[in-house]
Amino acid sequence: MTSTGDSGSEGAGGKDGDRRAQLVDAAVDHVAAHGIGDLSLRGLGAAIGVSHRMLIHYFGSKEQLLVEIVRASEQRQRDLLSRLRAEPGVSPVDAARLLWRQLTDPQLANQERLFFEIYGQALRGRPEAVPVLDNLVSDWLEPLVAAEVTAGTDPATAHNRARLGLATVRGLLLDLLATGDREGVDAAMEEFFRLYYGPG
Amino acid sequence: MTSTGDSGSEGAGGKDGDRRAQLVDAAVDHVAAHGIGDLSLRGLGAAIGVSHRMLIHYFGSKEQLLVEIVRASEQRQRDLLSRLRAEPGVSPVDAARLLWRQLTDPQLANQERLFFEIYGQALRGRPEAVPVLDNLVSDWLEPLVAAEVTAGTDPATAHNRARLGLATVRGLLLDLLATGDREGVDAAMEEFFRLYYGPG
DNA sequence: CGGTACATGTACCGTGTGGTACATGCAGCC
DNA sequence: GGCTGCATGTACCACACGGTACATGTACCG
Repeated sequence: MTSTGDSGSEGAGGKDGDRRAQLVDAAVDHVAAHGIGDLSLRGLGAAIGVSHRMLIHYFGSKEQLLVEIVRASEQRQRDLLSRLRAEPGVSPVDAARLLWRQLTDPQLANQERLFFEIYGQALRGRPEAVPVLDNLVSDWLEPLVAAEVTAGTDPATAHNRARLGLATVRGLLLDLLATGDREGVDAAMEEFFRLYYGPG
Repeated sequence: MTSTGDSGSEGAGGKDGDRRAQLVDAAVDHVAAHGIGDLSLRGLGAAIGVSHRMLIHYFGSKEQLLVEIVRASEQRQRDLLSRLRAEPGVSPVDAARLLWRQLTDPQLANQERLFFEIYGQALRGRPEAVPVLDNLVSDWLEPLVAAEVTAGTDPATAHNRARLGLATVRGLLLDLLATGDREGVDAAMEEFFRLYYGPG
């Protein structure tokens, strides 16, 4: 902080804001593939073609970089959600099936793994991950409750049902990632649909 | 490996097997409180009153120590499960409620957090955690399926129902740990019971 | 051309790590 | 007593890490 002054973090939109965003994007890719646990500035820098000095330059510290990585990867999840909401004219069951199929797309596996890794580290108290805990449930609950209500459920039970559905999806996702048993997990999910939406 | 020879790992039951077990037990306690992520031999040693040299002495390497810690903490989970199965003469719903209440006992929160942290790191590929993935689902599925079958469900759907129940519990546990909203999560669980066992 | 500001690289530093070498204590046994 | 074997501690090593100091480019502006 004495002589050079290193621009550091500067909101968004500066001429090097692009570079920052680009670096963070590459970092999220790398982290989705290799995890957040043993991340080092040197390793990351080498992987995305930049010296570790540059990462410090643009992000100030490893922690701040991690914060942005976590935030960005969260944003990707949210993008997925909003993409799913824009699907009108299908029955709730089919919408849910569609959602489930998208979530279990093998191409997303790395992203899901990262999600649960960050979740775990946040639960353990890793500072740069902790803030996500606030939104981890509520962000998803909100649209799910809305969907339930528009489907005719009364608001009180709609909340419970939404919360239950979210938990079940996450639990079965954990199962799928651990066992890889797509068929078995899908069958369990179908059972849930039967209980949830009634047979048929 | 050249001169001293350091007894290292020796199955079980040697006269220092006790010391090993005692160290691993203390280590699990420490890890349940502080997590597995930033564990260092020095920090752990200081916490449980032993020099980091001793940990190497008894376990050979940090990785092997971690393996035993993970295994032991898994064993604790399994102990909980078997304690729960020895509860005859109660209806399935009430047994499930009992199980749920025990799992959500705040005293167990640290252990649960550790569970999900290890789960997350195993998904990410941390070598000493990966082996748990095999049993993470099947170990619980087996008794749950048995319970379903003795309750009269046909084996095929019993498997699906058990898998679904396990996932739901884990998903709601994740929710609870993240939000701390005991009331809301309990309500969602009650909703699940209603769907699962029928109203009543 | 000169100069100012920024992007990037290289070299370095202090620290904490896992692991090793070696010394010391302490028990049992001849 | 003296020896042998194990438990424990102290001191050390090499290494990788995050972070810093400083130099070098490189573009734009006068």
